[in-house]
Amino acid sequence: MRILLVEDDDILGAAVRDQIAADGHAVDWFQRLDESDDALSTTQYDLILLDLNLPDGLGLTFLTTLRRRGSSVPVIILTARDQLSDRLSGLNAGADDYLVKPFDLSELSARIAAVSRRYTGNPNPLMEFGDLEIDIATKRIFKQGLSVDLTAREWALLSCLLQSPSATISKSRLEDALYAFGAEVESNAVEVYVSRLRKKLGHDIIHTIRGLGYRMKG
Amino acid sequence: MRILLVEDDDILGAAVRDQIAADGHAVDWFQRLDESDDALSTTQYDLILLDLNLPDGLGLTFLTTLRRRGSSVPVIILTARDQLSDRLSGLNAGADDYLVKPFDLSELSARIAAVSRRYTGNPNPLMEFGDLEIDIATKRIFKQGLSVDLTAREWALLSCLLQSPSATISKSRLEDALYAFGAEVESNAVEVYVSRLRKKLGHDIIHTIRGLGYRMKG
DNA sequence: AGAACCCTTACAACCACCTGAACAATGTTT
DNA sequence: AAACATTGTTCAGGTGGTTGTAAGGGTTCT
Repeated sequence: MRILLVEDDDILGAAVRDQIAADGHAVDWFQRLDESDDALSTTQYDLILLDLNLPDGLGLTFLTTLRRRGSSVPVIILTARDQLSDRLSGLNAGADDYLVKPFDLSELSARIAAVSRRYTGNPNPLMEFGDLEIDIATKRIFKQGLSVDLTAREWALLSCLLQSPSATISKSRLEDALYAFGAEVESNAVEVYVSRLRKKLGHDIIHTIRGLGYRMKG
Repeated sequence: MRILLVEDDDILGAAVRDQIAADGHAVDWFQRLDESDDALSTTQYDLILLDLNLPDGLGLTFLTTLRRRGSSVPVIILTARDQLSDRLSGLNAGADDYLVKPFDLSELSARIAAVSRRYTGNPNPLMEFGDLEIDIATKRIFKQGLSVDLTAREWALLSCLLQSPSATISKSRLEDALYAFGAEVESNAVEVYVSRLRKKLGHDIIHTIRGLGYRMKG
């Protein structure tokens, strides 16, 4: 999943970015809105984390124009403002969620998961594929009841496939899930990780569609 | 919109019910879970407001089983518990949002609106041709419910036909869909791929208009 | 009948993919 | 600090599905 982070606080921004990356998502971090505005017009994001602590309430107007343009990308607002009126105006402007600083990073992860669950139309945090049980929330996998450990990259690729389990995911999209967007690499990294996942999870879980991409079994 | 409210507090429940009704939604208010459980099996709700302040954490297990059954109805948790661990377990169990008591009724309205906005975004449009179901977004095809895999070229040709299903597409245009811009081909490639598609999808799906091109059935 | 168009099958060459293994980078223990 | 363990990345050989082409037969129109 590709996430846009708009946050002008160095320390908080870095912490959030690292947390998101640890969850296996690709992050683009902008500290200013004009940058992000440009990026938005050319790039497609799956989720936007928007800091409202910006001069002149630029964050809100940005969100408003975004919605006015017809974008339906999920937006979670991050802000220090705890006033009810702030929350209301944020939600009414088209935000999907509202998180008040200081917040816990694990709650951010959970809310990102909740919003993107809804977005991708897969609300179930517990999934089954044959003899596999996958708990997306706690990142635990059981094969025939036995716990299976994945590395960070392996999980990043798998969770990208799980976002829409019945869809065919192109290789380039999986590449974006592995490497923060824009890091173009000429390699067969995706194939290698698919191979390693199959070794751990079973050879019939991930289905290859030659020339188009991969998708989950079923 | 029909909303299920599970709340055992008389005063709060009444207030919430009135607020929702004032927003123009239909509300069913249950104070106990066994009732709501029965109601759920027979009735379809568009949104669930779930109070977690119930003995033995029944609210959470209810949510978990709801999700495990495959239900994707949006759920907003209402609770007095402000602990991070509570919020995490709620969100991880499949809740869409989490509201801590005491909350303002106007914020509840805003969050209901935010969640249902996301929910009503209709998912992938399915196209039907006889016993065929085609999901363009996920690039999946089902023939009599069974998944059919296409190769890259086959899909390229089919999706070109699907772009204007009722139009007759010329052979040269289909050729352009198969081979990126200007690549000269001296063969009957289009005919071959039409034949291969018919073999996989059925012989009456793609209609031949002699001398003009091809078109989807119907 | 002849011509133009279309359908299907077959086949060799190619290319996407798989996988083992080596190497680099990073983290951890002694 | 050195040795070790884990993870991430790259490379190369092998495999089989995909693909372009051609050939032969069928159908429709003049």
